[in-house]
Amino acid sequence: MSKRPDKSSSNRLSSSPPDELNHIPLLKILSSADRQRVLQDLTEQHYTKRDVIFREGDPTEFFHIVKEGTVKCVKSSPEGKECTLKMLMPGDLFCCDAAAFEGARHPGTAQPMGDVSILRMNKKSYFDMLRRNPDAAIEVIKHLGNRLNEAQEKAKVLALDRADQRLASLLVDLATKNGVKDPQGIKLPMRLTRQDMANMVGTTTETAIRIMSRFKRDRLVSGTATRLIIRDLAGLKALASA
Amino acid sequence: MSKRPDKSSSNRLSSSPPDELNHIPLLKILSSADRQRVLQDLTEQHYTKRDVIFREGDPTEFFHIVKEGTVKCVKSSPEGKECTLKMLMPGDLFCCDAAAFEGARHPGTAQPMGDVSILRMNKKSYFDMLRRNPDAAIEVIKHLGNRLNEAQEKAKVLALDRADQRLASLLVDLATKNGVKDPQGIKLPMRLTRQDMANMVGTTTETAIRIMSRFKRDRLVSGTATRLIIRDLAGLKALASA
DNA sequence: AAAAAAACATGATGTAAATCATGTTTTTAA
DNA sequence: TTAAAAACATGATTTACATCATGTTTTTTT
Repeated sequence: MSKRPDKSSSNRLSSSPPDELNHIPLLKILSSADRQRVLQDLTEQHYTKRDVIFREGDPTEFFHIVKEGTVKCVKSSPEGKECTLKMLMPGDLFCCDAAAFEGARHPGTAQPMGDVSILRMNKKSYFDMLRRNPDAAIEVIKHLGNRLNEAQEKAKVLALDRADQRLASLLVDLATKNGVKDPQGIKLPMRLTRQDMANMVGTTTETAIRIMSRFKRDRLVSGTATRLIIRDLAGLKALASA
Repeated sequence: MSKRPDKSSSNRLSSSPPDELNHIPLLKILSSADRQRVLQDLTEQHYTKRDVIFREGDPTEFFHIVKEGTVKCVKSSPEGKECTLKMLMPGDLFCCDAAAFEGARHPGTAQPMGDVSILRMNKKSYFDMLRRNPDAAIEVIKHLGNRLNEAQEKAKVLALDRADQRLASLLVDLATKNGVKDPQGIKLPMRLTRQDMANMVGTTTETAIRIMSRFKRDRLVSGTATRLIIRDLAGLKALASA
């Protein structure tokens, strides 16, 4: 399924396998009756690398859940520099808050890293669900709390650490949260260029390349964008907080 | 009242003027019956500059609201460097999320900038309140969403901007959100040293001093820690995004 | 399979900001 | 009110990193 990600196609979810949706913590905690109701309001969208899900400054209309693939949250400066704030993975919620404000606008752009499926729901249905279901609201609070901690940890790293430490932190983070086991070490599950990494740690592509070359020489990592492998997680951790 | 901030004193709130608490958005939306109930569970704490409210790594026990004064959220690195993530002002909630996790620990230290009063409530009472009151939960979601946006905006600024731009952004932010009118311009309502500023924008004290001297020369600001005045907000805004 | 476009690589040079250093002024505490 | 401690100030030196530049390899597209 989902083998047709042409140009942002959308599907009704009403009678899709509920199995797939059990990976999503927020949906798991609903009563099965309420889950049925929620499924009525959710639609599935497909996007490719070239699409944008929404752009910085757009009015907020929907609450979103990543079903499949990776989505990056990006902000850009007037001079055209970009900064990637967060990689969203399956199960992650987004715009669970911005939607809370009347006339709110998206603070950043959401862009797929490849082919992705997104579940979404309009504001009204979303808030109705939260009001019916206090445990769902608390689940969202939990999720937002996590995101806030991550964002603050990221700010700390940006404020205090050198570029190589920031990059090491990033790799440790991605490996820990999203890495999959591999004979050679830990494989990162998304295509990630040096440029992507640079945008995530606030440095230039050239610097990211130089640092990654050093990491490669020191057997901390191997491979490039298409197949990036963490070979020495402990080594990277040591570097990150040294 | 609250003229006795010796060593973290605490008071019952049960029969205190409910007027004072109407500044706090979260409490305002409760039904008056439920507000009474919540007041039973809230206690007021007093702290001074020298105290810490809680320390990074401490287990989370309470949900907090700033009633009076300013509280800073700080993280520190193994080498002793410090980074101030956020200034909390009256009405701000904190630990509205960390408390959500069993065995959670505080991701940062909370420290008063002077004499402060804090309202607090234990985890259980807090979550009971949220479960009884979906609108309160949504208010917390709103608040967390705001905090997340701020944190991400801060990360962006740290990642992309020069030190003088970061400092200008900080001053614009503080002036806009917390500044009070003054014959000379906009006065910042808390004592704020060059060192404090440096910790907030990820630079050194010396650099913050040099930049502030330049801002002073250019008539963008005047005064020092005890009485810091923004004289040309537009000028600072221009610098922040230049 | 060939052409085009990204991604990766590495050197040379410039610069923002850290670090070290020393002195003055202001604030806080005894 | 005087001593001690922060806070503010400014110069000299070093350094991490950006910028510019040019070339190779890999990936994507036609």
